[in-house]
Amino acid sequence: MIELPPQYDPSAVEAHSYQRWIDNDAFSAGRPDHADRPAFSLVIPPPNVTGSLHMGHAFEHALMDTLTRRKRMQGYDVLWLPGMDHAGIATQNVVERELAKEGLSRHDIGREAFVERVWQWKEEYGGRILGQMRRLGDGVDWSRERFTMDAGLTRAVRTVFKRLYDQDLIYRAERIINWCPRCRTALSDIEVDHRETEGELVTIQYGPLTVATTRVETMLGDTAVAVHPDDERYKHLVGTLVPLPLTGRMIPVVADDHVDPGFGSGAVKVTPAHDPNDFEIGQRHNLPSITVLDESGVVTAHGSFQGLDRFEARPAVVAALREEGLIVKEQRPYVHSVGHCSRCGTVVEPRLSLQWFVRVALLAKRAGDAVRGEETSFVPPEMAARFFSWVDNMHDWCVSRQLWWGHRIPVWYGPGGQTVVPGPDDDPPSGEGWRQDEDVLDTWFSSALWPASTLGWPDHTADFERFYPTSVLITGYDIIFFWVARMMMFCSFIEPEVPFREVMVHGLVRDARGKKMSKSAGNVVDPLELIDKYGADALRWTLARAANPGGDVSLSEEWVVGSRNFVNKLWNATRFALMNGADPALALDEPGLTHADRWILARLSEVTAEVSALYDAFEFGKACDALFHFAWDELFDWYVELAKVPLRADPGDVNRTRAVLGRCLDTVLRLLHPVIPFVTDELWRALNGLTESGDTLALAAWPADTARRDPAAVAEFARLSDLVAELRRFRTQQGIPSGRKVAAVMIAADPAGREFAAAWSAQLAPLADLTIQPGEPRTAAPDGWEVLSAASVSLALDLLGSIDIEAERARIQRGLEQVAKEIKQTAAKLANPGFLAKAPESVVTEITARNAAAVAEQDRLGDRLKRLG
RNA sequence: GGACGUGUAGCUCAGCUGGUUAGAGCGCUCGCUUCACACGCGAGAGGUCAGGGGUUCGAGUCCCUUCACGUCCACCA
Repeated sequence: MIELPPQYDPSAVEAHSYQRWIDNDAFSAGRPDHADRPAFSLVIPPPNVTGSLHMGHAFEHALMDTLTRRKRMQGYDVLWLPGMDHAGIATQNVVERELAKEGLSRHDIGREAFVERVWQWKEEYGGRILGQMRRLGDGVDWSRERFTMDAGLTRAVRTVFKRLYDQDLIYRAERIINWCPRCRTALSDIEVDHRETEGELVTIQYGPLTVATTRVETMLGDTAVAVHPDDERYKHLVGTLVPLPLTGRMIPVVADDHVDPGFGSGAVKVTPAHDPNDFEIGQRHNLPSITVLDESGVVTAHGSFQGLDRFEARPAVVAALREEGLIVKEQRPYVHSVGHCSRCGTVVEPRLSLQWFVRVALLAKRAGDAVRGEETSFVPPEMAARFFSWVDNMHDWCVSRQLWWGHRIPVWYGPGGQTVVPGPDDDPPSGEGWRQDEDVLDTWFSSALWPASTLGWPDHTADFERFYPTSVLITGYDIIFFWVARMMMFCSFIEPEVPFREVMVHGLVRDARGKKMSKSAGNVVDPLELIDKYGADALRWTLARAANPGGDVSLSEEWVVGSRNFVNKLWNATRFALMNGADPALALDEPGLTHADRWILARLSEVTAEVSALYDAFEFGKACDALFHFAWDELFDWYVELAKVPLRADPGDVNRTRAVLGRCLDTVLRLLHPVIPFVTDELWRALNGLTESGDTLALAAWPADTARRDPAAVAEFARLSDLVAELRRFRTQQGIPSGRKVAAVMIAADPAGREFAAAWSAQLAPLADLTIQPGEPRTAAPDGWEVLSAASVSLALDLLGSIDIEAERARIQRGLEQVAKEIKQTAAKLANPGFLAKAPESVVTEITARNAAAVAEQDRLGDRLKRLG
């Protein structure tokens, strides 16, 4: 046995605990000696290499670790696969900023050197993330760590690209895409954040028509004006030409259904090169597209405007139009929704350009069908709606990015205009005039393959066969669109099976007032700081206890303090048990068990069953709550206090109690281990005398005893705790100092009560700080004695003099009022024919019993009031 | 403009298919250094379950409506 200090010090335990797990191979999946175990797998949502883990990661990892640790204890061959995402645009931006500090741009050093630089960055910061995962206690299989730019994953990307290309599911086309003029790359629809922004709405005269726009500078690229075909006001103008101001050009008036005749003047300027709707209109009417902004958002032509940034050009064009008297109206400010780059916040410019697109219709249909057909289910089920709203309405996915960091598009163009997509193992075409596409793929392209590619796909490796499809995916609702939907699309395209059976969706971590954590709000909390201060277990417990399926969690340091206190309580309760020789290895002396023993063992069994069911349902918060109350209230506050008597009695009592306490604590530590692995492992090893060995709770079995029921013992205990509560209340309200012993007689009026009194009288005394004397059955308490309970067992106290009569009378009065209310309520129900006719039998029985109890209580209180005089 | 969600104790949240006196953690008040723990022990205060209407013998729980807040989606010039 080892000496435990009176306070738990996480820093003294955590580092070597983690190392012990590693040394024990606790997290290794697919071990030959585990071949007969069922497989359970999940992949980590790969964090971006750009940063460090934030509180959202800590939360998500706590859930994943809790789930996998429990499955491991249940006897599964568990794979939790770790890894990171290359995070194309995000990482490139970060490294570009680093370069900028040296006064360099990526163009100064060139593509090859730049990519080399990003790899260096990845080595440095990726390592930091892995260290943070160890601090959190993540039980991942380090031997299977993956990165989205690994050779194997690159091969998977090229394989799927080739397949998509061969089946005409990926194509290159000139389309309007979201363009970030700062990142100078295309973005997919969901990489654009729409925000309400103050701008201006300017109405301009185009010959006989007026048109309105919020982006005046784009008028330089107008190639038509559109009106609705049924709009009587303009029917006569369709097919005619109107002058385009400032340019000297004449543009046609076309009729198109897209135009809303009720909005503004009912006439719309058409700029096919700079607006998605206008592009569509242009396609329908064979209009030319005139690009007037370059890739940085600078005006490319048109005399005096040339070289102006779009935001400089805007007022300049307005001024020029005003000078010509062609401004009809200027509305400023005009609040409307404007797209911003989700990476850098720059206003996105719709822009015509040549890009690669995934044709999503068939893929998205298959993804939606898989969820509708319950091949994959969402927890909670409401979250599937988010998924459907995306896959059912998806536009083709622009997958090319004008970046350097990422999977380069595996397409080669020949001197004669050929396009070749070689297979992953084929040599690309070489020779004069051949060149590879300059662009890279959207970072989500490789993430979409993650559950398959990390297991060896396209090869059907042993890992793939054993662990695909993965069992569960745990992720936040904010990336269902980005990631979950795309994994479903790609993985169920490349394999007959969906990538995961269940998707457990969690919420966001918010601050103590429920506000989203953000750098700008200054309310972000660093998980590592909290771990340094309170330990990883305290942080994990705080997060897990607040986790309801799909729900956000609030976090503040105060909550973590509370968790630290719970961990410390656990520590001290185990210290107490060890000091008193508690030992899980001692056999239970079933016939010798006391009421208290039978009660706590029955509760232990119930809680084991309850907690198991809650974990199965991903109800981590409720599982923690059940464990918290069982451990602290029932086991530590009640049973441990009750145990102090037998632990100081004869050897038989001592041994029996040591066995029960040892078993309870051992089980509770097992049940808690998935959430708070460090402290439970340390205590469990001490409790089981394993301090010299390398054994660990991480490899111990999940408790299986869920069948022990003992309603009689549970009811007995409830009676005891009621009695004690009443005695304590009496003492407090009478102001009796804790040092002062009060003599009491336990009176039992019937045989059942006598049995109860015999069983509990010795236990009761220390709990209520009483001196208990055995009592003879009486019908009433003697004069000067106070009867405190109306149960078949009563306690009479010898108050030894002073008692505050007025206070006691007031207390009884209050009690009478409450009881009267209760009687009124229950009697009303019982007098109600509708209630008696329609309420279930059990409810009627209950109300009847409550009514009877209340009436008896009323009598008793009345008696006491009389006796007080 | 659509859609979804939320509104329960001072704060953050539980309350399943309607049926005990609506719960927890933290905070607050009072009393305790009781030999595992003051990161503790004991006793308390605090809620007309956002407002209104309806269904029902009975509603925090179901329906309608108003108000407030939140999130996601959206090509309205």
